Amino acid sequence: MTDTARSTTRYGTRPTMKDVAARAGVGLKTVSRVVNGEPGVTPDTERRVQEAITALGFRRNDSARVLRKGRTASIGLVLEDLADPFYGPLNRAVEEVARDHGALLINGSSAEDPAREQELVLALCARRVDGLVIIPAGTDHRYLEPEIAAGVATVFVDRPAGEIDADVVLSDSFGGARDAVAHLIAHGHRRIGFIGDQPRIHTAVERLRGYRAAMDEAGLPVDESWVALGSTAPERVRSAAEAMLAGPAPVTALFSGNNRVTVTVVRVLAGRPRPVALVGFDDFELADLIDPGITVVAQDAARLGRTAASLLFRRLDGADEPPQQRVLPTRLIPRGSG
Amino acid sequence: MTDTARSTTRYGTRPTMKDVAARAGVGLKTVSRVVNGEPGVTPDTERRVQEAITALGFRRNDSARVLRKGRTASIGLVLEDLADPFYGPLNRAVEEVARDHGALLINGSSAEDPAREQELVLALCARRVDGLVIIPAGTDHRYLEPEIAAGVATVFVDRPAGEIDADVVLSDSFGGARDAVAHLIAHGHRRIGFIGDQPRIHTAVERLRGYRAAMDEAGLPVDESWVALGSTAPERVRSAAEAMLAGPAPVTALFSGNNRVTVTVVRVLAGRPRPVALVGFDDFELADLIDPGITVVAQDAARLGRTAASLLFRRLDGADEPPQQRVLPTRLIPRGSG
DNA sequence: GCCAGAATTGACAACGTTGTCCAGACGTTA
DNA sequence: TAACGTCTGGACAACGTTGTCAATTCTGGC
Repeated sequence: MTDTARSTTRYGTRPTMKDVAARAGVGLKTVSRVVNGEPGVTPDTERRVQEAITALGFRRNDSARVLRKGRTASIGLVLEDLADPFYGPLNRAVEEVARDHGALLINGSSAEDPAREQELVLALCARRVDGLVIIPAGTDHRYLEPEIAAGVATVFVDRPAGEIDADVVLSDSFGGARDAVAHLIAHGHRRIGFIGDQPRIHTAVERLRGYRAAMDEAGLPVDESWVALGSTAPERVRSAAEAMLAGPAPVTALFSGNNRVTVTVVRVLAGRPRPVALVGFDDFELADLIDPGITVVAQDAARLGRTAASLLFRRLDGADEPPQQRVLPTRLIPRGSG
Repeated sequence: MTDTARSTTRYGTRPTMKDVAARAGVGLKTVSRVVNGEPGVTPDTERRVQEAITALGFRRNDSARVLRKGRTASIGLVLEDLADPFYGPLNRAVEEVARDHGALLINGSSAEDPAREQELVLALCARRVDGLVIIPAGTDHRYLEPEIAAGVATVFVDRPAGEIDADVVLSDSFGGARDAVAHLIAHGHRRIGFIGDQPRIHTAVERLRGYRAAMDEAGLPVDESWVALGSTAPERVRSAAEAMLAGPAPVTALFSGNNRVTVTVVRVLAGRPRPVALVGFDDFELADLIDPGITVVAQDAARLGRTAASLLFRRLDGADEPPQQRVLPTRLIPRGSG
């Protein structure tokens, strides 16, 4: 009744190749050959081994295999938040490419915290992933130097690596932002606000730069109260938007720096009588069904992921080129809100 | 120039504990002790070892560690589609619980294909994950029996396991669907259509059952042309919806069986002059901003994930209870479209 | 019936780590 | 000074697999 044997025996020991070999009455290596589909095994022997395998429920231990072979056939993906819909298609695209190459995907969220990013990345390296796709949270990635030197293929996505030379795949944040703001200007707006992410995030800075460039090209002044970079927490975005929309000379249009900001801004604007134009960076589901449809600058997140993962596997397949920087175009989708 | 040495030397060999030991002038086991923070090392020795570690860029090889220790400190999550926004919060919740337990998360999509699910699950087992969280695509999971017997903790989420006895965490699909349809009936609807997922998917069947129960309880007949189970591909959903809305006695309300269906239905209805009531299973972002706001039956996806992962780690910590089935409540959120 | 050569099979070491166990060094006490 | 205990450090085996290489069996041709 109260004996603890049951809980200690919960874990049956798994059969090994040795067990299979013993049961099938063959040598260890023969089992290995069968398991790996190597040639040089008689059909009869193979059948005996297969029977033993199913009888015992044997499953090869990949940890041991990895130890022996050096490659793990797995790659790591570190992004900011697994729950952010923007990263869903990217995540999936990376997974698909990995799958095509017979690799598994290990992933985790950095929560935009550089320390956590590093912790996660190094944990992945300790697992000896073959490669890494990283959406960086931090700005200094020198901690990766020994890993890269040891052969861990590494590709950064969405934001460049800090302080090291590595492959990067980006969206054209600057160009996209400039297009967005130019679009608003073309529709007659002169006082345009920008609400973006924290200034330590590269894309936020680039989008701000695009905003300023468009204003500048149109000869429009930028009142510094029209620019708000900071957390994308709803409360902050809400108060920033409300501040820009208050006062004697409020902005008549807003450019929001990413999907999270856009969603909050849409909510703020929904409660207002007077129409305010809006263009958002990042497309999102149902943007066309809100009234008016939300005009956006769309990035192709799936393509970002696909490009990054392909680059990664090119490296793993031995490509020996200097680090590349790929910039993917964005696309302005006018829907009415601009 | 054309020598291939460069590409073959791309992968520097990684330093091992032996290398560190040699450099620090200590024994192998002492390095192991330092790396694992075990007691019994003089501060001076520890310092020498640490120096050697940083100098060489040593990182413990977890594959070897796993081989020796038996546990991998990683769990697998198999879901249907990494890009589906419904699974984002679930994915993240599982990751957070894993992180709290010092485990990494390996995940992959089954694409609703039982064969692919099995392939993925067995690959994870070969990696010797400590546990599995599975959103099942298939209906027969007997292939997992040897794994579970060998101690791989396994929890099914969102849908029950097939043909085996295992932990399951579900949302109350039946109750939620019944509430949704009852809500429509309370608003005066008599002809209500249901568009759901494929009938081999458990939740689809349960939601249909809830639909029928609500109609039945209200004494309303169900015309079989009002029920459409099948793929959630937009074209099929669109034609199903249009069929129900055509003819002499069209439905006046629709109940959509999951978020993908809802989104497509919303698009169909947006093109129609006459208002059609709609309640959707699953909440989604911005459902409140569409006009009219979409009434939904919300599941708490994050809680599903948290519950499942907690159950998993309880098992890994030795809990020796019979398999459990947990059913989480759903919540009707009226927003106007109903 | 015998031999060369090919095909099949198995013994053994190695991958990098951790657990076990023992050897020295050092300090304390009688 | 001897006896004893404590603390630190290291030698060695083992985890389960795969690569190497040698041993064994089989085949066909004479």
